[in-house]
Amino acid sequence: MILENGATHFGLGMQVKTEAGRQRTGKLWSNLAEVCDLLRIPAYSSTAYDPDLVFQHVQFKAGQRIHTIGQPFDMLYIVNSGFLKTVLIDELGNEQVLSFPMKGDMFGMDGIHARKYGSEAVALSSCDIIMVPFKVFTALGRKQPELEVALYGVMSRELIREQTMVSMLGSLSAEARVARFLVSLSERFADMGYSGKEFNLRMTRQEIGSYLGLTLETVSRTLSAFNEIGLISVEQRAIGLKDINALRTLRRLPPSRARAKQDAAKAKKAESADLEIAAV
Amino acid sequence: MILENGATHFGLGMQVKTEAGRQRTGKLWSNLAEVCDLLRIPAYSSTAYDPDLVFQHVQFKAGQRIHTIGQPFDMLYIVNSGFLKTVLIDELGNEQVLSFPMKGDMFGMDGIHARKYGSEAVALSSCDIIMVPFKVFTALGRKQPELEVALYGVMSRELIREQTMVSMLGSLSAEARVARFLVSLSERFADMGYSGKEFNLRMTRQEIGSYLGLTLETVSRTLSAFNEIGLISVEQRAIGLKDINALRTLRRLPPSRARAKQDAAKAKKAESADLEIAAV
DNA sequence: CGGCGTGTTGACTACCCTCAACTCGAGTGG
DNA sequence: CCACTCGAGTTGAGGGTAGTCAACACGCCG
Repeated sequence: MILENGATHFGLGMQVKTEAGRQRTGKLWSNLAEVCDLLRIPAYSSTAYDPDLVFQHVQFKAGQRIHTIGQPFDMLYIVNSGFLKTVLIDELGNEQVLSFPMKGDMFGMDGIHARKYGSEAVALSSCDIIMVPFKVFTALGRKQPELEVALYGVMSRELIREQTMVSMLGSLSAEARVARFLVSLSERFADMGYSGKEFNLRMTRQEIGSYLGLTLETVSRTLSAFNEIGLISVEQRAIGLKDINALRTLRRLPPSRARAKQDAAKAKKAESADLEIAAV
Repeated sequence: MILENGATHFGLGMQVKTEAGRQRTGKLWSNLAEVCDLLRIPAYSSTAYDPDLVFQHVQFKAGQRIHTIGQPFDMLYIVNSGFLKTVLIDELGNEQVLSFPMKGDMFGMDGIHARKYGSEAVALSSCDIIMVPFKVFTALGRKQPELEVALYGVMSRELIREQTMVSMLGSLSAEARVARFLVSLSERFADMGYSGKEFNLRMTRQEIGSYLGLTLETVSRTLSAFNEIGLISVEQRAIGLKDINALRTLRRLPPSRARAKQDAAKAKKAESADLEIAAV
């Protein structure tokens, strides 16, 4: 065990107090091989590793905060199961959703630079989170070079994910954003061994909207439109993908019922115009 | 020198061939202390370091590419002087500007994960770039733990920067985005020892627009509006900030000349409405 | 039961995009 | 020297996308 305060991390069922002030019961430990597997680090040489090096799990219930903005940084977190969101709070108290971590994702990395977390992580469901003290994290990389590269790779993957988000927010229509969001969720569920075609959203329309730079109404309307066209089925949070390829390449909603509405509106405007002309 | 192919990195004025296919002349080398200073790594213990460990500089002229998307990853880059942009190219060939690296910034980190660069870096002016082979980078961290933390910190800083961008793109008005962009440029120029009040933009309206998720026309109009209100002065690429605090906190443009136009439009609409009613 | 959070849908509006014309300056070549 | 092109930038007119405001339905829980 590399932890300085290793003693406090042993013992089944002990109480763990987090900075968020809640008490939870720790239940499981993972070894290095399990953690690497979880992080999708492929070439992990199964050479002898320290059997005493174990990583603590902590359970969170929906609504609980894993860390908050400004809290001193010392841990990185890896999702073993469950769903979360990470959010930024702006000067007016508005939430901006940054990501929806799920199984295999690491979060908390934005705290490294300033030694304070730059965002807040909240459980959207019951979660099992592996906590990795940053010092252990770096010590690992020092001992096993190929692991170090993999750890940089995890951060790099996160950078790419955010670049993709920036690109989406900067250039895609609301429909395309929602479509890609569904596809991306589908792929992540499929990776986790669940169905990529039928799944339940774990987040509200509000949270999806914040994540995609849209209002909750626009998200709701877009899902309804996809439903009418037959691209998906929606019923509250239950989603069924009917045509993933169409969603994958969608840029603008094809003319449809919505089009009819617009035409009607145009007709009305034309009518008004006629009336104006008539009046003059 | 830690490089395997170290020999090719010695000799003043030798020719260096980059993957982009251009030939340039290397001129300078930096030691570790200089590089750390450039990266704003504060607590660099000046304990004995390898005097043979030097980092190669390469010069680029405006328009030249430092790396392209998909190119095999092996180097990280640090800007010693000059201005660049990094861009993503989408499936239709459209550019999405991701960042404007300048003195002290590192780029290329998005290549670590897939061992291929995920974006393209282009010089906007003459540039002096320090090239750090990724292997040297990781080897450094292994030898000097406090340096390793700093290196993770550099990546963490980049993560935070992109989170901030996502938040901006998701929630701010066009005016607020442009205002914050100017403030952020101002602060970076001030950090570099230049004037934070008067500076020249190194990028086109198009590039600013892409970066901010706006069209070039909106950027141009917004700058003109700021100019009319007296927040800034603009003449082509020359910018003068007159009221930085107003720019920093701006959320929506205050009523002005533009407001007058809107009122006029409203009046016209009301007039039309009257006509419609009269007609009916 | 009533309150609350979530989600849907409608009507209206405003912000920003699109398309277009024009200016300006740099570079080129007759 | 001037005409020409080309890219960058400015400005205007008009329209569409998505935001705002509002009403309503539904499920959950005290």
